[in-house]
Amino acid sequence: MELSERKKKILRAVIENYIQSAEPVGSKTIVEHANLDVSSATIRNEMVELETLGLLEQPHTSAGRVPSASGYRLYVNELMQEHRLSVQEAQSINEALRLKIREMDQVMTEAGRVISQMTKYPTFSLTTGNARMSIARFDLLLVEENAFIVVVMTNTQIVRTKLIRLSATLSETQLQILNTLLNTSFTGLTLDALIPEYRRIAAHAAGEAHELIQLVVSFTEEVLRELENHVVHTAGITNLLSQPEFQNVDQAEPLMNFLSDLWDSDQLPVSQGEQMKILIGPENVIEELKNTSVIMATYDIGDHMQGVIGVVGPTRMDYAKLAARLSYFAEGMSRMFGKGELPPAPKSDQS
Amino acid sequence: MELSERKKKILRAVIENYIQSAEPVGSKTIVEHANLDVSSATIRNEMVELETLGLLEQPHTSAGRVPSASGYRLYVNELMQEHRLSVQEAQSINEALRLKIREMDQVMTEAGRVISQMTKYPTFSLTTGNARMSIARFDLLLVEENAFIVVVMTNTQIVRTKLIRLSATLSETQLQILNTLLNTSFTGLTLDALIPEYRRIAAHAAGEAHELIQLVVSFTEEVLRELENHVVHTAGITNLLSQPEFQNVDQAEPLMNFLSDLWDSDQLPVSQGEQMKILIGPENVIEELKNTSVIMATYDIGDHMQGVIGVVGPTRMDYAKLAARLSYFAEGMSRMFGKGELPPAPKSDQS
DNA sequence: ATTTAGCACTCGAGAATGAAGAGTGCTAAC
DNA sequence: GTTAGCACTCTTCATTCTCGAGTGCTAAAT
Repeated sequence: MELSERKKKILRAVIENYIQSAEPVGSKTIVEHANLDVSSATIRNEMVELETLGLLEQPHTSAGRVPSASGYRLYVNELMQEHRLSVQEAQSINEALRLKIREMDQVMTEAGRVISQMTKYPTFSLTTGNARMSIARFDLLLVEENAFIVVVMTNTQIVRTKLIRLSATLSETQLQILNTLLNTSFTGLTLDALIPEYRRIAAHAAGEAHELIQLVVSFTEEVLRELENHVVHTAGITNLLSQPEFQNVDQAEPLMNFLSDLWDSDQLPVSQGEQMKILIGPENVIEELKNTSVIMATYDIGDHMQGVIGVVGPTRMDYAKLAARLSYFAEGMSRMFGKGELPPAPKSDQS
Repeated sequence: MELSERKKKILRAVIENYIQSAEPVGSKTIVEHANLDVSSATIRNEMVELETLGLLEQPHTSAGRVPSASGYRLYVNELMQEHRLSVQEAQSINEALRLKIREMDQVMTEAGRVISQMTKYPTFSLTTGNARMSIARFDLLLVEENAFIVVVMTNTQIVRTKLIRLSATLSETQLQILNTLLNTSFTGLTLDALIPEYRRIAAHAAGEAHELIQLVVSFTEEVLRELENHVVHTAGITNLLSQPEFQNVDQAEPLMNFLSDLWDSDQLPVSQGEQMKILIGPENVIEELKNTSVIMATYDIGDHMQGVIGVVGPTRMDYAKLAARLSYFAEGMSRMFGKGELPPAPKSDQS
């Protein structure tokens, strides 16, 4: 059943008022706010119907109305007007995209901070879908006769290093041989392929080399695993406390703990394919999020990876504004790191 | 003036009770708890005197007594009994010290997490006094004809990398020359000396090399600056919410925000030289911490650096237990990373 | 000179009460 | 279909009251 134009207008007015005030909205407020030329009594009649449709709720008889989860859902799907970013907002996001870019990882972390600061909600960010991440190259650097640095670079040009110390000593030549071996045997391999290949090689290797290879490979495995595990970054968790719905510590604590302990995307209902996903209240599967809404934007990084950035807040969120900010950021990211030539060219401007 | 033995016993009983219960302690409770063979009336008389001495306080007439800041101070200085760690606690800390050790940085971060989890208080950790940190070596690795990786290692064996992209192309030979130049000219330099030396070199360099050197040097500067800036890590901030004194959001919020935004040790009264420092309530200079206590332990890292780890909580904290945990950790760190041969040998066990 | 029992007193926490006000639902008239 | 009017409901806030814990003081006991 399609809602009448007036009902829609009323629903929208209720939601937009409630987003601002965080307090139940009464019929009188609607009359003033939405420019409908009817009396409050008429609004009341309409509101009763909206309530029976499950779009509005009454906290108790004789309080104003509050949007229900499906009310928000309808608003998000149909009623929401696109929000235009202010110049300032766009600039902040641009800064985050440009500044401090050493690795993609950092852009994401930085972006989380900026967006969280802008919105006053906690943000999370992660990469996903990079099951096909592989090793592009190894470099081994001799530091002392019994210590060397491994530099591992992935096909997505993320670089990780580790200092490895040995009980035995090591010559430059030995290290070079090892280096060549690693680069010929292990480059291009994904996490799945890494260990079998290691086993194959190990069978042939002499005792000493064996140990060395093992050390490097296990570090490599660790790196790939870390990157594949979609490490989740969060920012601005304490912002929750400034929201009226979390003035009560009992409400805020479980959610804040949940967010602090986020580390794996398995804990988040990350969307596959959709560019923008909004989960309202009980639509969330995760217990801790059932009283909150989650808005997240997905963007491409190269051909096989995706990034996700999202915010968590009370169901009473300014969906329009948040969606605009997130998608602006996501578009920027897609432009910079998007499909095609992978990786992008993070201009190494000196900061 | 020296306190009578009995007064000391009473003071300690009040404090230890209050640490546990978070509620004002009455004379009757003391009679039961401390085994003094006197009546509650006597205790009351004594408590009046302790109050005039400023060691106890009364929230209001006819409530129990609460320790004052100087009461805690006296307790910490004289009355506190050394706390022995449980085997389990010692093990957790040992794990943190052993596990996941790639760089010292990570040990600290990990330690913060563990201790915060153990104590249910927020922790912070940072390094300090490393003004003499210098560059030990550079390595440049050609990735493509217009991109290379800089690997910078400090004298404390912290490694940082950056991928640098160029508009111009670059040959392996060119890179090697640059590499040699960097290593001969810039190794051993501290932050102060870096830029002057760069200026000196730059004057002589040809146009193209000039730009390259500049890119690497500015990255190096960034690294040194980051490390010298004593970046502060925090963990477990949300733990505050489980403490009764922070059940009220108004109390918790400013402190949590302060802790989240910690990034520079200038904001913390880091002790120089002292191994263990306890700041009780108003002893803190920082406004946000005036209602809290800070306990921190310092340990040596090599010859010129120190690490600090601390916890923040209500003045009602189990100082004995916390101090024990922190100093146990600090001792472990000193043993691993302490003075003398720098850096230590983080055994690169495969995890 | 200390210690103790006894008792009146103080003060906060929490329950009970009541008035004010916001907002509704219903009815009857437009 | 819309509106004015009005009784009704329910929360909020302030006020009041009671209860009990814990004190401080005094006078007696050691």
